[in-house]
Amino acid sequence: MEEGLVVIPKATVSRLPLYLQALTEYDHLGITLVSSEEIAQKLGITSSQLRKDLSYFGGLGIRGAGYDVACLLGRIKEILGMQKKRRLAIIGAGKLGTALAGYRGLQQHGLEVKALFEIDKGKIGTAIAGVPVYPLAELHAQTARLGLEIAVLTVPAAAAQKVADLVVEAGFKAIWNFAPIRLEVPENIIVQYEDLVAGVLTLVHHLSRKLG
Amino acid sequence: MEEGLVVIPKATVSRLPLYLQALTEYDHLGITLVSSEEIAQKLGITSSQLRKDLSYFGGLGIRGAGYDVACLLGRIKEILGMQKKRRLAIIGAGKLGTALAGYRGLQQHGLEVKALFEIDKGKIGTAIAGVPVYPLAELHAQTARLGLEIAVLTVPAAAAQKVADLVVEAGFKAIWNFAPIRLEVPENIIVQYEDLVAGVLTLVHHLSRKLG
DNA sequence: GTCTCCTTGTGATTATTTTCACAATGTTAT
DNA sequence: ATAACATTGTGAAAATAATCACAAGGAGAC
Ligand SMILES: NC(=O)c1ccc[n+]([C@@H]2O[C@H](COP(=O)([O-])OP(=O)(O)OC[C@H]3O[C@@H](n4cnc5c(N)ncnc54)[C@H](O)[C@@H]3O)[C@@H](O)[C@H]2O)c1
Ligand SMILES: NC(=O)c1ccc[n+]([C@@H]2O[C@H](COP(=O)([O-])OP(=O)(O)OC[C@H]3O[C@@H](n4cnc5c(N)ncnc54)[C@H](O)[C@@H]3O)[C@@H](O)[C@H]2O)c1
Repeated sequence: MEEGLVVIPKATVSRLPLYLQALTEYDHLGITLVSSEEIAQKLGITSSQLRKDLSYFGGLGIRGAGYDVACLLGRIKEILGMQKKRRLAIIGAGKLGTALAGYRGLQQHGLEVKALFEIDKGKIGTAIAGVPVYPLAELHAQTARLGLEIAVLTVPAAAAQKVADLVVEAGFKAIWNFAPIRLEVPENIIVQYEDLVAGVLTLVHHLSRKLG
Repeated sequence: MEEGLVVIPKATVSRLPLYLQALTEYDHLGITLVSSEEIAQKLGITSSQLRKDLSYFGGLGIRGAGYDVACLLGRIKEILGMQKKRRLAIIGAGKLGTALAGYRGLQQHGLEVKALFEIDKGKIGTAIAGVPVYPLAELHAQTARLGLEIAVLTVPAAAAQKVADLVVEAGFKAIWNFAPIRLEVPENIIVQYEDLVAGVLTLVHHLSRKLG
């Protein structure tokens, strides 16, 4: 069960944030031991799926008892790469960018919003939720100075590709993209698409299946 | 190939919003015919996957030529249930709720934000992006009056379950939940979880795999 | 310490999804 | 009309994921 040799299924990785969520809640409630059945019930999955997923990371549980919440929480954070803090910049201080800048959930997961970038002169020089707003022209300079790694794209779709090009050039390693458009970037840049419309359309699809 | 008899794979349905995105872009550019290869390239998937997906809905393409953009767009909208307009309410007029209330992407997909609900007296009675803010106590009455179907939950996690209970009681049919918590609701209520933290943690995971 | 009970960890099985490869069938040029 | 060509639609094969069922092992009672 040497990790590194074992290939961890993509489907398993995609569920880790879910497990993190449930375990964080147990932790806050002061619960120190939970069974796979309990977690599974809370999350609406099967307990065998949870156990199988966790088994890829070695024997984390205690047979006959369950899983130690603190221990499992730590291990999942480690696997997700959350030990190291990451610095983000938000490009586009509009409605969504502003909301994200003030979102405490990011900070709580080791993600520090260090800068906002804008082209609107009215916003440049101000601070939003304590985060300074820089002109887009300073992207390159500030990226190096602040050690920025992840760019959050909350600019209009029409500007997104051009901004993505600038972001890549500035030295960012990853993009979290909220604009409803696919980006063309070099292979070595990680892109995570956050398509809120896709989410609600999935819901609409289920709704119309049921009700017409 | 009678639809209704054929079971459409979940994985296929989950990709339809993606196809919608690409086709909408082609449509705006005035392109009327595209090959599976072109679409696939833009989206970073294989052309055979696209063709297989579309094949579940019958012969939509033109052999030797490609797919008619307008025709395919219409069919996908139909399958996703977008012909019928849906009325939404946003519960929690905070940072995220405000951003969503003013998001034009919803309107563009037939989703009408008709109301915001709040407990903060300072916000009640005002309008945000043209949407009136009602007291949470009026949830039941306004749901019936306005014909609300989908509740968007943008309240703090601690309040989310209680609000979900109220939303169910008020007669909503579906919940689009942004609070980082799993909800307990009756079987017949559709819940779509929008976990932004999960998205960015997936990105962080990839990042730390690559860079450590 | 032994016995009973409980829950994990996992090989085997089944289901789902993706990829492959090519026949079918349309377009376009002449 | 016919030939040359392009692209779809789809069975079959391969890969991936989920579920099952139970042996293994640890906890707790006495
Ligand atoms: N508002 C939402 O709730 C929401 C939800 C999902 C997705 N989105 C997407 O997020 C993006 C932003 O949406 P929004 O509602 O916040 O729009 P917005 O108009 O409120 O904000 C966009 C901001 O980007 C700035 N901007 C424009 N071009 C720029 C550039 N080249 N460089 C830097 N800044 C630039 C504008 O000045 C503006 O402040 C859009 O692509 C939208 O589709 C928004
Ligand atoms: N801000 C973001 O970018 C962001 C991103 C992802 C997820 N979220 C989640 O969305 C939710 C809202 O986040 P936010 O940043 O907008 O918080 P916020 O504090 O800005 O807004 C919450 C709003 O809900 C209202 N509220 C509280 N209890 C209520 C109740 N019982 N009924 C109706 N309204 C009530 C508050 O008065 C406030 O206006 C949280 O669960 C958060 O985790 C936020």
